[in-house]
Amino acid sequence: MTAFQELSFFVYNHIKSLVFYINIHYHKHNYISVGNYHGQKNITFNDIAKYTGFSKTTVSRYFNNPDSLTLKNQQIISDALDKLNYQENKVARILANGKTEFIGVIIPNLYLHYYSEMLNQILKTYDTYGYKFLVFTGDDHKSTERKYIQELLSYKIEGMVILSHTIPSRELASYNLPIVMIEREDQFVSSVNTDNYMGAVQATSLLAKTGADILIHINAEFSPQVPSYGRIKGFSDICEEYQIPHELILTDTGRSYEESSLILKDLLEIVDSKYQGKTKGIFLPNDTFANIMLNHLIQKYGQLPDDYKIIGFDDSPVSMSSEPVHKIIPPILINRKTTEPSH
Amino acid sequence: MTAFQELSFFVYNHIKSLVFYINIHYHKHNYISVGNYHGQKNITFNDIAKYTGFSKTTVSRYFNNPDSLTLKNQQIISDALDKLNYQENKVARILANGKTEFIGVIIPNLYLHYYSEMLNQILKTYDTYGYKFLVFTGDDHKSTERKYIQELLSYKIEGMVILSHTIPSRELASYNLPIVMIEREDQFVSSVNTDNYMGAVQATSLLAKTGADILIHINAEFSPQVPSYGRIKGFSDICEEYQIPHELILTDTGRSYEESSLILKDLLEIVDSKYQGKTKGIFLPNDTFANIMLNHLIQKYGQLPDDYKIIGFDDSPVSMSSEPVHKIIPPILINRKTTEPSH
DNA sequence: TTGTATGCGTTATCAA
DNA sequence: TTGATAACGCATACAA
Repeated sequence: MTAFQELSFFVYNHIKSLVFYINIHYHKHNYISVGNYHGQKNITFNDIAKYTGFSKTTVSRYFNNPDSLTLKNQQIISDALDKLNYQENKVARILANGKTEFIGVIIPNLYLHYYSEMLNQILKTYDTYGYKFLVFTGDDHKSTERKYIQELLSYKIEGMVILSHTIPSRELASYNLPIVMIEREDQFVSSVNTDNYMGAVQATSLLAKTGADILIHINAEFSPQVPSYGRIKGFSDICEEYQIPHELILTDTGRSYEESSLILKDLLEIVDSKYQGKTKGIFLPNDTFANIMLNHLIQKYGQLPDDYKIIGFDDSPVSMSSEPVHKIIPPILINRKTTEPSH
Repeated sequence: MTAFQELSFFVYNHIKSLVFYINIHYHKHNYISVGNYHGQKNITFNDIAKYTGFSKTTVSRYFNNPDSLTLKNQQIISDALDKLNYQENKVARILANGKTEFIGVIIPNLYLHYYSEMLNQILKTYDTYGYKFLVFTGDDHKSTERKYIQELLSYKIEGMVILSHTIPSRELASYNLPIVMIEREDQFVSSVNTDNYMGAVQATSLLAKTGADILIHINAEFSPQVPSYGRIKGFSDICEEYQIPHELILTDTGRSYEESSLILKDLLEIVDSKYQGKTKGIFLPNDTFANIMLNHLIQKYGQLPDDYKIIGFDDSPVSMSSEPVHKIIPPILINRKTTEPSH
């Protein structure tokens, strides 16, 4: 076990004890009221109302429509809130007005830099729009991801962002919630994608220009509906059009950094011995993988050998900026479904 | 703008339109009731009760204490739930029983692989413990992170996991919530850390053994209370003990991959010209940075030059596995505060 | 500008 | 084993 795995392990376990702690000290002692942690009475609008002599309604208005109060009364309530140390309770507010401000996110993993950066972008929108995100990392199993969705629905989310593959868009659309898919099969929902085909065409052309004798594209298998399929097709089309010797390696690419790294290492060995003496141009499906492949090459040869040309995709920041690893800048495609949920 | 930034931009914007969509079609048409999206009436326990002839209480019991119902009646209710397509509402449940099953997370960023992997570990605990995580990426400003915490508290979270630096542990402890800090100042709360000092000792010793003429440690400035300070101290102590020429570069290390990359590039130039002809051993504060530095070196020299020895830290999977970048395996330290919130 | 009464959907209490 | 009723904390329609 590496130190990192060990630390992860302890983090996992510490959250486990956090959870036990919560269960024992928070729930079991009959501190029932929401937020009423170890007996500190929750201050509610009722308390503020009693304290100030106003009604609950007026206190509520202080928050939702302050202009309807006189400045003086606003001050009185404001002071009371401070004095009694009022803590707002959005759970009660949700139940009353229906606005959870929750958006659900299902993302396959966080080890591919592409995904963690996307999640970063998603979370960042909070500062502008105030929506909170309930995030689940998918595990590629339909049944568990359906469970995640049920859980999300039970929290009355107002929309979903899906970066996971497993659930077909038709099913997602049936939930009648606003949905955005990112780089996924998107027949029945809105989506934002890069133009995978054009990107692959660029990548393949670039590799060809480096004078590689054989072009290789490594990727997972995708159905033609998935945008990522465009990468495979773009590669094949260009190779065939210009009659470039090529090989398509479609295989399981792993579910963790370690797995992917091992798989790519094996593939490198195969390619290395199969195409000895030839200049090999390898088109990896993302920049994390390009980076891994580069690491393997450096580890094996002490430096990047001349007979290898590597190219990634996403252009995510983690990608190598060294010459042999080119940047691909595919166009962005927006697909906004106008079919709003039926009434 | 790179393609990746462009895609990020569009993701950001699409979420923006998702939000507008929600606002227009969900809220403005007076679909007030929680989950009552475009007029589909929400099925509640009341409906199930009426349909089956039982009371709400019995329906509730079907979920929380099914054994108290006869098998036959369980079946009747189960059928009714199916038939009416009941959707559970955890918001109402929270208000009634106080258990949100929410844990708040504040994490500085997701571009350092260290953080995204930690978040991954945190999210993974859902399958075992069922806690949902409300995640905020910190921005290094006390005031905004305090706002995040207020928001979290208003959702009645049951605990917090903090990976951010800004808020002192004394303040966090004052919220009287179960809290876990990861690699942060932890005087008043529980935490899990690696032994930064021992790790730095290992790293420095390894670098020294490679025969480097000058050892360099690049890091941000930390106060001695922060665990990360141990890395700086460990480096200095070893260098001084064995009288190894060394330089400590403490500087702002950036808030994004691009920023960090530029900063490290500049530092490389400085080091490169300052120590020409000498073998330079560089100890970077994490593996992402080690990776970046390696990229810069390869970009500059076409390969990794012999007079550079690079070492990272965390041992996160993204680290280079090539020889010059060694792995550091620091011990893990657990700090479990037994001071439970006072009654 | 403020108050009264009711509802949101569930769980808890007490009684039957 | 089941039911009636009162919370939970806030928002809103309507009245004043």
